[in-house]
Amino acid sequence: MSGADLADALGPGTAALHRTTTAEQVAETLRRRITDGALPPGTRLREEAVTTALGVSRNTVREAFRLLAHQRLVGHALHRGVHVRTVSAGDVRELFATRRLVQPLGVEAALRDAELRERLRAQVMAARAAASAGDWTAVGTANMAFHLVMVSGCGSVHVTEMFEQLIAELRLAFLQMPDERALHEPYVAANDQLVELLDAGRRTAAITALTGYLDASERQLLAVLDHAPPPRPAPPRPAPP
Amino acid sequence: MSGADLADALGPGTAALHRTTTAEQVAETLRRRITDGALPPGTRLREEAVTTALGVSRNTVREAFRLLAHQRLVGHALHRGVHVRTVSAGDVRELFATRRLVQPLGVEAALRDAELRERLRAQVMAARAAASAGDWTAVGTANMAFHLVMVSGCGSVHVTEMFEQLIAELRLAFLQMPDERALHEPYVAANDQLVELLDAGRRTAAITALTGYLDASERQLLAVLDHAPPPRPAPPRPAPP
DNA sequence: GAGTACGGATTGTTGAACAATCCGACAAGG
DNA sequence: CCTTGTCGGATTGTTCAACAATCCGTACTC
Repeated sequence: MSGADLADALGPGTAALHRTTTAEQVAETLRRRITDGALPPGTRLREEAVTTALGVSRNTVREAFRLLAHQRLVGHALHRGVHVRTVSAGDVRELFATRRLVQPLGVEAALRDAELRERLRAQVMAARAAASAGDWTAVGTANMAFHLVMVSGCGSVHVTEMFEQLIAELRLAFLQMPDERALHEPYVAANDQLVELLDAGRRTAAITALTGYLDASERQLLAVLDHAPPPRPAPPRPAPP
Repeated sequence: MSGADLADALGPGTAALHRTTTAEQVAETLRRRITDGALPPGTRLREEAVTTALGVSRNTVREAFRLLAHQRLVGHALHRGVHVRTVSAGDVRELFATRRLVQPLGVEAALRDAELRERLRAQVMAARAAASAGDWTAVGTANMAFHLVMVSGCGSVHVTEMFEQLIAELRLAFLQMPDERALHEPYVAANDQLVELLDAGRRTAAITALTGYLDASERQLLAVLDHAPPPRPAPPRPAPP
């Protein structure tokens, strides 16, 4: 078997077995802790704390911080360290302005591509399953996946990547909300209905429905964030001796 | 004057005076060298070389590399170092697929916003000036700025940032082309004509013109890149003693 | 000529050190 | 009371030196 054939047989992804730097691994664990909610927005991340907690060197932790900052999961201030980002009302407005611009492109793709609509239905099913299990965080994840699948259908890796990042930011906003159920449950049926409109080829109705959902979701977030202005990032210091 | 008033008067941006880490400065100088063409695509960047050339530590250089990798100006392979990215024909197709999706959003914005059209005209003037000076690189820069201004008009920082990165990537592709003049000169008049269509409110004609320009530009790039397959990144080693 | 082992070169990671900066506290002054 | 200046601990920014892991060209074997 030639080398090329072997590579074909193994397929992509096999090559990248453990091919990650430790900095990336550190970033990955921190990312999970953040999206879990274990490290809520505003939490300060001291280099030394992460160093001792994960048993890696400080330089590696700093590289991991860079990676997370690049994904906007943490903010970085010179000589002031990194902290889990808090999403402001203004940020939410930016996020939804972008969604209103970009997501119609996904609608166009879904109108053309039946196989894409099939994958959308799969996400609706996943959301429904999570909802009947009462796992509202999973419902939110499935709902976001629904929109991501739709946007990725437009066939631009750049747009898809941007939207992935946007969703990560949005998830941070979700973490700052009190009632997860009210935040995610309504959109399971909404997404289902959207797929039906897409299947029926009702372009205008689909766009209208989508923007309606976006408006509603934005309102929900702003209702909380506008009345709870930027919480001072004031983590308590250890008591002096 | 109250504290709040003072903050208003100073405004945002004043706080960030010289607040940059040295890693960011290193990244900035490398970025300039790359977009200048001083470091052509494919050039390998050894850590030690940059360390001694710029007089900073290796860790700092590595942080700078991360920043550049994040902007896709350099590629990073594990244990294989960093090299200035070479843009393949496939990459160009991706870039233009995205442009065809996103730039119509900018057209809509320009149709609505007269002040935006004014800024577009300014970019056309700049391109014209550079053209009469024979500075084709500057013409290319102004042309790219034209499109960036248009896209930024749609009011999404996410989309604008994505497009900025896209343009940086496109500039890398330009560096791999032989005839800069043929690459940039035609689009000065084209952009001028596009602004006229926008001023006249001829939406459909503007979109058609824009996509036509995109098609032409993509063809030019692919004509070269398709016939000059990925140059093996094989920088000569220093002769062994 | 295909496959394989060696060795230099480069990157990945660590640990310690020092300078620069931030932050809170405390005192002085209006 | 509020503002202003100063001090000291804590944290970050940066450098340096070292070692392990990996890549790559070369030479060697068959």
